[in-house]
Amino acid sequence: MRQEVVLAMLAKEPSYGYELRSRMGLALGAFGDSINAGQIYVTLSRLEKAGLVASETTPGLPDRPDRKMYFLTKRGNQLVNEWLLEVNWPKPDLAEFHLKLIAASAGSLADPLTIIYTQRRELLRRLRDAQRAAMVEPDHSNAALLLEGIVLRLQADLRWLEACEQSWTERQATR
Amino acid sequence: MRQEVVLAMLAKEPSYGYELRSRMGLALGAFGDSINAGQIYVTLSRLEKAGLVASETTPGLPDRPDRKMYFLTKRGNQLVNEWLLEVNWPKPDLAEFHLKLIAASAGSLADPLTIIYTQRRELLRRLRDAQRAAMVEPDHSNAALLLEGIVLRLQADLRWLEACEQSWTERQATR
DNA sequence: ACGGGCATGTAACTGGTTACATGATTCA
DNA sequence: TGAATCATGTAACCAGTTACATGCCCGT
Repeated sequence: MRQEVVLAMLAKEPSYGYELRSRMGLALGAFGDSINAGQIYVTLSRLEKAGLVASETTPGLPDRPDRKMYFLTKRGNQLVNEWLLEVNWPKPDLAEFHLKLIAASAGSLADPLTIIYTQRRELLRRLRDAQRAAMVEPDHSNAALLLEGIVLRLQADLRWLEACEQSWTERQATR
Repeated sequence: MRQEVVLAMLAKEPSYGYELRSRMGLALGAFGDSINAGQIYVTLSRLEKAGLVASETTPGLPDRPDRKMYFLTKRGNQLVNEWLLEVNWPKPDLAEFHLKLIAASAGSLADPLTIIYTQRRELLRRLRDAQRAAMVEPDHSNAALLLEGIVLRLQADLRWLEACEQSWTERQATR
């Protein structure tokens, strides 16, 4: 999982790997991301090697394994701060799908419209899931806010798919 | 650059690396992606090693270097076809930004609202750029369609940012 | 003489991802 | 007894990215 994300969570409060993993599950997952367990430890050890975090073994609950608590170093803290202020809004990754359409219409492979419909079905499924999940969440919660963003996006994407469909049916007619 | 993308472009028509690079620049870039020149060759050789493409050296223009034409193998072609039909719509990557806000409001680091404003400024800039670019493009062109998708997305994201702002100003007031 | 376009490549770093391994405890 | 939870880790793979290197031709 993205290093900065781990750093940011540690900035909120120190944790040990196992706990961190479940926190990430809550914060990012929303609904079942199921990240590989070992992954978090890989990331943590890499961060430690880079001097962004440090660790300290502390006893766990009675009759429970010890925990290796991780916390940010000065450099780590500084780096998180920079990351927070950094503008790194993800660039729309639509180009890939767009390319699919072009490739499909060029070669004698799959039909562009089929591709569009397939994607749409999936997006509608996701939209339904997100809206259903939003119902369960209490209003004004963090999760609800995130879900709202997801819904807005999905709706925009669906609208774009409609534009794609129209554009490609026209071309098909002209050809 | 993503292997599948290279494969898809080769599916449209065989190319040599240098040409492929410029084609990608046009198809994906839209406006200045400026990909590292060597990158394409790395990808091509890896694809060749994987048996998805094959190459054949052909003479270039008179007094010009030879070209190494790449074309899809049977397996490559098959794989492209699968990729075309595959549902791989990118999952919304909003979680990362959302986490930023949470981290910012937890620690005594950057202010969430500042973060929101900074991102918004950037998104507005991108929106303006995309709309300006769309003006130049002829209607119903491929590029115009892609730009429409980008605009729709940006608008959705901006609307979400507004929701974030509202949510966070409320919390600030309650605290 | 030199910069820029054409054309191809390689070594190396980085970071995400997986499969696998270990070992203790609790509860059905 | 055996599955589930707690807890940590490692070796290895894969793919994206960069920095760097080569060489020839053309126009100014």
